[in-house]
Amino acid sequence: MAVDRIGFLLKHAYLAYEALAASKYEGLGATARECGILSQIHALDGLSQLELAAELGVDRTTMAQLLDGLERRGLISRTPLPTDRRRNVVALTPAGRDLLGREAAVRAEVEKEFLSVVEPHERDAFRAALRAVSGRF
Amino acid sequence: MAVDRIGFLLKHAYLAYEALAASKYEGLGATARECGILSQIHALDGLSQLELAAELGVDRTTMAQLLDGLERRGLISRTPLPTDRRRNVVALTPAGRDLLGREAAVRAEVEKEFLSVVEPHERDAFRAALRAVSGRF
DNA sequence: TATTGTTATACTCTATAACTATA
DNA sequence: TATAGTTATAGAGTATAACAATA
Repeated sequence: MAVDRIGFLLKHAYLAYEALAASKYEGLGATARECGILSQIHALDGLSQLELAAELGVDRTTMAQLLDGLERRGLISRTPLPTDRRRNVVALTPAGRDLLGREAAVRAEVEKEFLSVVEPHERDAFRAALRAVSGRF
Repeated sequence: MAVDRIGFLLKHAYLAYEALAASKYEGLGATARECGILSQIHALDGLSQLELAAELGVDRTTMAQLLDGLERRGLISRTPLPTDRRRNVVALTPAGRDLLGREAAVRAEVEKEFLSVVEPHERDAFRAALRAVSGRF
């Protein structure tokens, strides 16, 4: 009975993760996806919107919309680069840094619960395999 | 630099699979997803649309639309069940069976290429982990 | 009344095209 | 002319609500 197609399994694994995360991130102030963006901004400081978009594998128009939401809530700032005023340097605000700090525990709990059905000694290998098949990301 | 969030990795793993499959399934006559539906119809013969939808984890309205496409191309048939004429029994047509047969090699190639970046001795474990985390599917 | 399937509609996510400003 | 960012729009994919047929 079980569907054993990798595409199907990946899709439903992703949907299962999203559903779990959506419930656990409730009330935090940002979705799991938004926190991922904040995290990249934190890790790679000083990137422009376009560079950030490339880093995260999304279109620049999608990036603009995502940043709109984060900026509206005071989590990030956009500052034109003095040497090339076409580029917006994206940075975390104190509120953004604070939220990212509070997210760590939530994410740890989500990942722990999500991976609880995988054999403990297989968890690192599973993560490594995901990294490998997900391309350069 | 690498993003190590499971949600992100799952999403991009899924997108990578879809992109690879889209190119390899070109010209076959059905998408990877549609072949997955044909495959379930083949495996669990005699199911109604609603039962099939539950089996595949989609809404009945989504199922109706997907089956519309498959029926229009002559790959499946819908027959009211004599004992309960509200239910449409879904079955493969000869053309559907034929296409499913031709798909096997394509899917094998896609999965092989997709998993080529995973350590050979980790591939079965990876698939097992995916089955586990993707819930009941 | 409840269920199955259909249709119309709406929502989310994403990208393409056209625009503004800067280079 | 080319690039960064924005905005309007459109296309997938999905679900909710309303409806018809059947139970």
